Amino acid sequence: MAGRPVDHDRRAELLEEVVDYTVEHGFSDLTWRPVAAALGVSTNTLVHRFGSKEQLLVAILGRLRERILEATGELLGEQHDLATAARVAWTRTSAPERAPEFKLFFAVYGRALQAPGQFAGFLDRVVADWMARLCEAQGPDTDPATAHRRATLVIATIRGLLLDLLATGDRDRVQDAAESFLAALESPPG
Amino acid sequence: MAGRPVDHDRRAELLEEVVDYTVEHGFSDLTWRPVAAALGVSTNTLVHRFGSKEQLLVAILGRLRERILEATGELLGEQHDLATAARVAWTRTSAPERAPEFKLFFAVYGRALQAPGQFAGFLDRVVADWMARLCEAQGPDTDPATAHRRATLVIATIRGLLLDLLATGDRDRVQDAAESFLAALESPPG
DNA sequence: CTATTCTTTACACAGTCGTACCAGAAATAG
DNA sequence: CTATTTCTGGTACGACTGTGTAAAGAATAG
Repeated sequence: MAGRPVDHDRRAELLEEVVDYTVEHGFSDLTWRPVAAALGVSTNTLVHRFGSKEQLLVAILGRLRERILEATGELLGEQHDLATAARVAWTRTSAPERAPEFKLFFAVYGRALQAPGQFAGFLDRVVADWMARLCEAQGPDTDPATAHRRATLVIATIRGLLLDLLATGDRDRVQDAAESFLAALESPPG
Repeated sequence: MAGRPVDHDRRAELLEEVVDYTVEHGFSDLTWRPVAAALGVSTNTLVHRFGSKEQLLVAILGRLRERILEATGELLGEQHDLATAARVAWTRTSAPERAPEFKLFFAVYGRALQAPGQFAGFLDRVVADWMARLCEAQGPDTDPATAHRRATLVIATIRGLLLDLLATGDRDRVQDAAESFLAALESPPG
């Protein structure tokens, strides 16, 4: 009793390439065939690994969220204070080379808002992931309510500024606003 | 030389209903036939008025932007100061009955970020509309650079908080953060 | 080698998409 | 009324969608 062994890593390998493709070509018109052609495999290879179109989309946005967290938020909780964490977060998220990734992020975000049942996992974590890290950065002595309020404001401001930057490309103006926000975070007890 | 007169208002009438439908049913899977069925007309009636699918989408997001501006930003420039204008803007945008409209707004926003050529008009105005009004609210004596910086920050914060609110539904936490932001706007020269 | 299991592919199918075409209804001017 | 133009609906067509089925290729154990 034997047979070819199951390749447990194949799905993850394909997923990386699929996410790359999606970052570049967009999320709204994603279909099996063009993706498969770009990866040099058949459509059924993808279907075999991901099950269905909906499961593919869920896998994509799950991996996208992971990537962004790894690249921009992984070490946020280890910063000494909220202002430093916020500055690190903004510097990383506003880096030009991350723009395509965040455009996809907001495309997914918007779609999830209109299909909350399908993408519930994304909406659950999209704020909570950062909230936990930014609360942690404020230390255990901070009043929880205050910590949550500050963290909420930091997440919102960074994402709002990022929306502006990605839409207008006006980096000077947005960076100027970001600096004033970060400076205000650093100077008073906020 | 005669003939049936051109009905110049028909397109606008249909557009209102189409936007209503889109707010309710989402933007990503919008197709002619279900929309036409919901409006009680044939698909060709819609095609006749809007020309093509792409033109329909452009018309939808244009009208959506107008609606939001009418409902939440029309009088912003007439406020006496930025803090008051920001409070009015937040109160209106965060109203529960506007949630579906803003979910569509962010869905369109995200899609526009990934198809900038197609929706260039949306991206051009999505920040500029509010920027003009929020600068106006700061009066003619404010330094332009400062006015732009503050307006950018207000727009970003409100939209970021709205993203959070729509994703998590945690109104208490978001409103708490919004209050602290608005209070900071009101007390010092910021 | 054979047997077994997994992987990948080619093909087919029903359904939906946007849109072009055409005929009839509706509304005007003369 | 007729002539003319617009509006609307029915139908059709090619392209593309997700997915099911079946066969071929690849990798193991004995």
